[in-house]
Parts: sequence; structure tokens; C-alpha cells
Amino acid sequence: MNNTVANKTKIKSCRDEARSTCALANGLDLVGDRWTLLIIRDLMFTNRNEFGHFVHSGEGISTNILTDRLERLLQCEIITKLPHPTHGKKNIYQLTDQGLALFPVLIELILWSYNTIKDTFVPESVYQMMINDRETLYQKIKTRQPLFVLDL
Amino acid sequence: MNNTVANKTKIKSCRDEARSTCALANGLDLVGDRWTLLIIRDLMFTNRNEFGHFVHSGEGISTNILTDRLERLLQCEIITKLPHPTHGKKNIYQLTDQGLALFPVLIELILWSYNTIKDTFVPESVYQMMINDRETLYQKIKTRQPLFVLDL
DNA sequence: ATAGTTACTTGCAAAACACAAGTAACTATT
DNA sequence: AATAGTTACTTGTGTTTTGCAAGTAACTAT
Repeated sequence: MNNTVANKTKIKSCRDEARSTCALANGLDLVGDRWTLLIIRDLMFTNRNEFGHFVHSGEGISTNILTDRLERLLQCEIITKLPHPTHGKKNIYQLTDQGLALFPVLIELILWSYNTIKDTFVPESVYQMMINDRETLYQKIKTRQPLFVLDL
Repeated sequence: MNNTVANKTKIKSCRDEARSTCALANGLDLVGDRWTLLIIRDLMFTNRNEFGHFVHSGEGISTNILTDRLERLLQCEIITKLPHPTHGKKNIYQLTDQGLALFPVLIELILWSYNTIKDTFVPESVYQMMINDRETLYQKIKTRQPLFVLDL
């Protein structure tokens, strides 16, 4: 048995039925689509944390898809949703520890994509830290300091 | 400019039009779906390398989807396709260097999934190497030694 | 009181997917 | 040489997901 990590603290697979017990297959059921990791990218690397921020982040996600993905991520406890301190209609989304743990996945996928696909870019400041000082980058992200403060 | 890696050696984004120049978004357009990385998992960790192997690998991919994904991966030069040495109808699929470079992405996603999602598993032998000796694991994979020889 | 913002929901067309069945080329069996 | 089986697909059909545009209720700013 390799099941050395306590199962209690883990989430359920969030699909009605998992297609297999393969860790990868289950992971892909959660984050294996074209939008989910982009939302997590915004939460991890930038100060975007509201519904409208994601809509206007430039990738062009439509609002019904965004609603669906946020709902799924909430159910799986990859993100949390808190009421905005001053604006009554808004909510603030944040990565949970399980969401923050996606850091290495994002880093590796970003690097692979950048190294492999033509005409793709990574913000210079993030790229330098990914290459030269990934540990510091991870610490910043774990303490929820956005690397990239955008005027939203 | 962070574009320090020669663009010449890179693949085109393989979509009719990329939605953005974000490396992550482009990467997700290639491998951000529920099947592609499972095919690559088989190619990387097991001796499955024929069409029929993927069909019967247990996840239940249907043949039209498999055909489509293999075609996409071929176009993007993540895999190659060679005629089978003895069986005239079969082909052998193999990861290219760009496909092999997905190793860290797969490892991190497998670990995240296993640590995060209940009742998921990773073959013991692979798990031990992922944790204790990832470098040796990577060398084995780069030299295309399957870790996991299955009776197919 | 009014206009604008925000986070959604709804409706509809298009695309992707799942499933079953079919097919042409090849291989193995007799 | 004939037949049966295998293999890698393709095709057809129904269902699900997605994309896009428009709408809406609650809230905020003027």
C-alpha cells in the first residue's frame, strides 16, 4: 500500500463517479480543462480575486463557465469564497492550502508551454523567479503575496 | 524580453488561433483535457505504445476520441508514429523529446492528485521513485525504459 | 431617484463527447 | 486458398458541454 497520506484530510473526487482510481485520472477530472487552471493562475500569481476580475482577465471566459468552475472549485475546497468587506454584492475568492499546493503543477506546465510552444510568454518577473529562485516564489505564494499587482 | 529560448525549435500552438499569448493558456489548449495526459502517462510510464493498448488501458477512452488526440499530439510533435516492425496494420507511438519534457508536469499533477483526492492510487514502484529518486526516474524515462512492463 | 455595476441566470446554436456499429487492411488458422 | 479473427480506424446518432448574447436582481455611486 502506498496510501501513506491520511485519507481523512483529502477531498472526494467531486465527480458523480470516478472513472478509475488512478490519481492522475482523478486529478484531470478536477483541473483537466481549458479554464480551471487559468482561474487558479490568476488567484496564485496576481491580485485578481473577484468574479469580474476573472471575466476581464483577457482570456475571454464566459460568465456561465466561470460560475460553473468556481462552484466546482469551491465544492472541492480548492478555493474559498468570502463576502467582500465593503461591497455587498462582491465576493473574494482565495486559494485554500490544497489550491496553493497546485503551485508546482502550474510552474511546470508554464515552463513546458513556454519552452515548447512558439510565441508564448511569461511575465518577466515571474519567469526569473521560476528559474532562479523557485523556493522564494513558493514562499511568497504560500503567504499569499501577489507577485503581480494589477490595477483592476 | 524573457524569450530566451530559441523560438525556432518550438511548435506552433496547434489551434487555429491561440486565445492569448499566455504560455499557460497555450499549454492548456494542447494538454488541458481529460484524455491527453492519460495517453502520455501510458507512453511515459508503461510499455503501452499501440492504439489498442490505449483503448484497453482501463480508463475507457473511445476510439474516435483516441484517434483525434493521437492526431493532435502528432501534429504538435509531442509523439511520433512508426510502423510496427512485424504487424503491418499496427503503429508504434513514442514520445518525442518535447513529450518526454512533460515528465515534471505529470509527476507534480500525479502527486497533487494523490495527496489531495480521496481513494486515489499510484503504483507503488513509481510512487517510491517519484518521492525518493526522481532524478533516476527521469533518466529511465528519458532513455525510454518503461517502469512498468505490462502484459499486453 | 436614477444610472451604473456586479454577479450571476437563461436561452439557443455550435462543438465536443460517448457509445455502438461498421469497414478495410492485415494476420492467423485450417 | 479460404475463412475467421484482429487491428486501426470511421461513421452515425444522441447527449453533454461550451460559447455567445441577452436578461435580471441586488447592490453602489451620483
